[in-house]
Amino acid sequence: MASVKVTSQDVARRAGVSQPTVSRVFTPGVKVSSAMEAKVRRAAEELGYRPNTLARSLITGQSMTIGLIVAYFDNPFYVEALEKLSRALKDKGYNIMIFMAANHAGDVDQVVQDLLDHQVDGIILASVSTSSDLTARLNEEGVPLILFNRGHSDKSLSAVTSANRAGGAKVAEFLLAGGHERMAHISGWQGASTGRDRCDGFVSALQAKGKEPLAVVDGLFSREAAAAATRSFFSAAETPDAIFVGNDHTAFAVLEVLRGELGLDVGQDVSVIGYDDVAMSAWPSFDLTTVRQPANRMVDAVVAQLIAQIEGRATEPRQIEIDGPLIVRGSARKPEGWVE
Amino acid sequence: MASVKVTSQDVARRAGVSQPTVSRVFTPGVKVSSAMEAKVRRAAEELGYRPNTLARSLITGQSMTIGLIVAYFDNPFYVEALEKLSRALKDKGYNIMIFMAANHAGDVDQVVQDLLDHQVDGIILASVSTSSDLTARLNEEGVPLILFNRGHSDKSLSAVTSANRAGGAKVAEFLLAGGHERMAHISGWQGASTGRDRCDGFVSALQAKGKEPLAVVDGLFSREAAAAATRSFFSAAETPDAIFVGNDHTAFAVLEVLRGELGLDVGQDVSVIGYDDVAMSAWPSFDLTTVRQPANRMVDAVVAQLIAQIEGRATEPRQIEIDGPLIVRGSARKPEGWVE
DNA sequence: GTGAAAGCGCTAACAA
DNA sequence: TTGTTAGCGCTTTCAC
Repeated sequence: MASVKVTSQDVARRAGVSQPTVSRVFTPGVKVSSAMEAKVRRAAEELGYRPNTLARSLITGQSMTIGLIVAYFDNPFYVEALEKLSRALKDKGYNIMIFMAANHAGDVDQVVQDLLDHQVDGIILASVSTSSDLTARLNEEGVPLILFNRGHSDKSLSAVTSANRAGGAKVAEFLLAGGHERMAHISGWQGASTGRDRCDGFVSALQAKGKEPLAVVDGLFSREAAAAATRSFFSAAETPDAIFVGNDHTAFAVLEVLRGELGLDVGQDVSVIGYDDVAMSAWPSFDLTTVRQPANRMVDAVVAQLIAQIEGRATEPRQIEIDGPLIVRGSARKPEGWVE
Repeated sequence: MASVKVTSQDVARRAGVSQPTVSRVFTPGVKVSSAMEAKVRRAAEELGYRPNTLARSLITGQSMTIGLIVAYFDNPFYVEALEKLSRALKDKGYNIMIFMAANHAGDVDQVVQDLLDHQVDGIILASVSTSSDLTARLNEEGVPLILFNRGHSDKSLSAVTSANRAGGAKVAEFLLAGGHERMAHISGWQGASTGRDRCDGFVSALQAKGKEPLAVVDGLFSREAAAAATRSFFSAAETPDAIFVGNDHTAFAVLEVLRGELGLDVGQDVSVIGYDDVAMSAWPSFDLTTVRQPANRMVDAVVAQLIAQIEGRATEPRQIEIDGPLIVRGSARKPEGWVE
C-alpha cells in the first residue's frame, strides 16, 4: 500500500559503497570492478531496486520516449503500423507515448507541445500534418519530427511514404492492360498528399496512354463518401467498368454497394482496386486487388531515420519513398494471359 | 538545431522575480498576485518557456502518465477501446504510454516493470493477465492496476468487463426462442475469463431449458481456429443450425466459411451470433447479430475507477460488470413475431 | 576504479 | 504573497 521507493542511496548504504557507484553499475558502458558490481547487484536485488528513469532523463536530456500522434484508427493500416512501430521502437530501447489528435493543425500543434513538455526525444506524425510555426520550434528545440504516410511540401521535414504516384500509375496500367474502358477514381482525401499523389499517378498514367478517367471524385478516405460516389457513378448514363479507390478501407464500402445494392458481380461486371493491402483485403469477403504499402519496411525506415536524427547521425531530413507491388486478387479483371 | 532549453530560472531573471515565483505561476491552484503573474507570463511568452514535466514529476511523484498494455489489435474491439481510452484519459489530464506485449505472464511482467521505472501513476491491462507476484509488488509500490475486458480470480485486482455470462445466456435464449435445435459454440479462448464466461453463460442457459449444445470447441479467439471448427461441424453427421462465436472478429471468419466454402445462406440455413458489436459487424458484408460490449461505458468505468484509486479516493479494488444488449441483425433467424 | 561534490529543472517548506 | 533554502533521484565532473 504505502509507496516504498527504493533509491540508489538505499542500495549504496546496504552494499557499503558510494551512491554514484550504484549508478555506475546500472549505467551500461561504464566500468565497475566486478567485486563492486556483485555487491551492488546483490543489495539491489534484495531491496528490489530499479533506477528511476525520470531522474535519469532529467540529467541526460534523453527520455528514450517517442511521441506518436495519430488521427484515427478507422483505417486498419494505421493499426498495423502502430503495432509494428511499437515493437520496433521497443527493440531500440524507446517507449511510445501515444496521442490521438483531430486532423487539423491547431489540435496537432497542441499535442506536439504536450509531447515536448514531456521531453520526448522524437515525434512521429501518422496521417496528420502540422503547422510550419511548430516545425520551426521543433528545429529550435532539436527534437526531430517525422511524418508517416504523409508527404509535406516543407523539405525540412522527414517523411516516409510509399511510392504513391507510382502506385497509382500501376493501377492505371493494370486496368488498361485488362481492357477496361471506363475507369473511375474515388480518390483519397485531396487534403492529404497520399490522396493527391495516388490520384495524380493514376490520372497521369491514363493520359500518357491517351485515356481520360471517366470520373474522379474525392472520397475523403470516408466509407460514406465512397459509397455515395459509387451510387452516383451508377446512376449516370455512362457507368464505369473499373473503380480505383483511394484506400482499402473505403474500397470495402464500394464493394458492398456494388455487390449488395447494385447486384453487380465484382471482378466480372466491374473491377475494383484499392490501396494499402491491409490484412482484411485478403479475406474472402473482400478479395481485393490492391497496391501494397509495405508496412514493415515503412516502419523500419521511419524508425531508422528518426533514431539517426535523434542521435545526430543524420542531420539532414529525408523524404523516403518505399515501393510496393500490386497485389492481384479477384476484385479486378485480369489482363489476358496474366501470370502472377 | 541547437537545443535551446528555457528554464524557469531564465524566465525569473527576465521577469525580475525569483525562480519559485515562476513555478507558482505555472502551478494550478497556487496564489500569485496578478502583477507577478502578468510579468511572469509575459517573460515566459517571450522566451517560449514551458515547464519541464519530467522535473515536476520527479518531485511530485506524479507523472500524470498511465501505462497501457495490449496484447494485439487483431480484434478491432481493442482498437476502438484504445481510441476511447486515449481521449478519456487526455480529458482527465493523463497521458498514455503504450506497450504491446505477448500474452504470457513473463512478457507482461517485464513490460509492467518498464512502466514502473517510468513512474506511471497507474496501469491498464487490456486483454492480458499478469502474475500474482507482480500484483503484490504493485500494491507495495502503490501503483494501481486495472484489467480491461478480463476478469481475474484475485479480487485484489480491479477489473472492468461486460456481463459475459449474462451475454452468453442472452444468446442461448434468443436462439431457443428462434426455434433452433442444434446449437454449436466456437468459444473464445478458454485461457481468458471472457472466453470462459461467455461459454458458461451460454451452456448453462441451454441446460436450464433442458438442452445441450451440439458441440463446443475452443476457437482461441483466432480466425483460423474458428474457420477450422466451422468446417469440422459441417463434416459431421449432425450439422448445427446455429453457431455462437466467442467474438465478432472470429465470427467473421465463420461467416466466410459458411457462405463461401459451404454455400450456405446465413440467417436462413444457419444462424450466427458473435460478441462485441464492433463497427464492422454492422457492415452489409457481415450484418452480424451480436452481443454489444458497450466500449464507451467500459472505458468510462476503467478511467473512473483507476483515477479514483490513484487519487486515493477508492482504496478498494472493484470488479465492475457492464451489461450490454443483444443487437439483432440478419445473420440469425429471429423468433416469430420478433419486434425490435 | 571509486568517492566527494555539484547540479539537471523543478516544487515544497519555511521565513520574511 | 514572495524570496530563500532544500532536495526529488539520478549522472557527471573531478580528484584520489
